[in-house]
Amino acid sequence: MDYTVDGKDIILKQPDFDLAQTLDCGQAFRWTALPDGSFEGYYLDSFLHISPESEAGVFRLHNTAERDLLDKWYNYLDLSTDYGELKRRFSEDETLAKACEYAGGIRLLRQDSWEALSSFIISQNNNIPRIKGIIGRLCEHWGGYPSLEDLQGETAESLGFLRSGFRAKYLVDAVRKLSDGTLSLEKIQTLPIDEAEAELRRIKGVGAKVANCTLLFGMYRTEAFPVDVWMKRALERWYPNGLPECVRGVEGIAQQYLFHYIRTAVK
DNA sequence: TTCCAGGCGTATC
DNA sequence: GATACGCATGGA
Repeated sequence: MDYTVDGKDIILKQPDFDLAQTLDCGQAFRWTALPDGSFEGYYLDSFLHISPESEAGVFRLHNTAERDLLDKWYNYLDLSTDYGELKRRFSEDETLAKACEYAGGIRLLRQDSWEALSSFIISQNNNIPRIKGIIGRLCEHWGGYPSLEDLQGETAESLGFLRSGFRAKYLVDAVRKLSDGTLSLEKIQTLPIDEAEAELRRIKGVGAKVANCTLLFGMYRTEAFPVDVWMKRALERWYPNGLPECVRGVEGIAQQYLFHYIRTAVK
């Protein structure tokens, strides 16, 4: 990692990183684009305002202590991973080569497991602006993203203010099973991928897609491969006989490039 | 107005 | 095991 401290800010040199492609691509829902091209948002309770500097691949983390970069953002922004190397691997495949060329600044965020699980429960059969709206009301109500403890005792009725529709009862079931010891996210993190998915699917409203999003975005299980309506189209169109070998072990990261590519570049 | 959205539970065969 | 349908809400 290459950075310098500039007063209260940190200047970060980071190739293979684009703010919009990473923070506004449907993997996280608590980032806001500002008119000047910067973004502000949260990891757990930590706030970050980050903006691009004039020089490509250089970013300013506003009012950020060096300790916070090392303890939080280094991990969250997955700065230990060499995406240049990943993209070289992916480029063995013709379609992935185009997808990586099209949006080379995508990174996988290492999000909190509970936030990812609950966010993707809310995401089902829903569009990204409305997902952000529901999560915005959730965070506004609790003064930050609510923990499992915060949500104890909530019911589908008491969560009506979220206007999350039929998903509220799924959130309630997730809170209950994670609070009464039926399930443990800490334990699920350590399980083989198939068992981890099966455990998550014991929650009502958690199927293959939401489980894989939780594993990928909330537990950094890069082999998890969420298939939504967009990825179904991508698979039918480009990979009718399965994924190429070059993505093995990091299918989920390849998925991010393909998702963004088919959703925004291909008509 | 109708269609659709980073799906899933349930009924039915 | 596969397939069809309903589900809350609101933006396009």
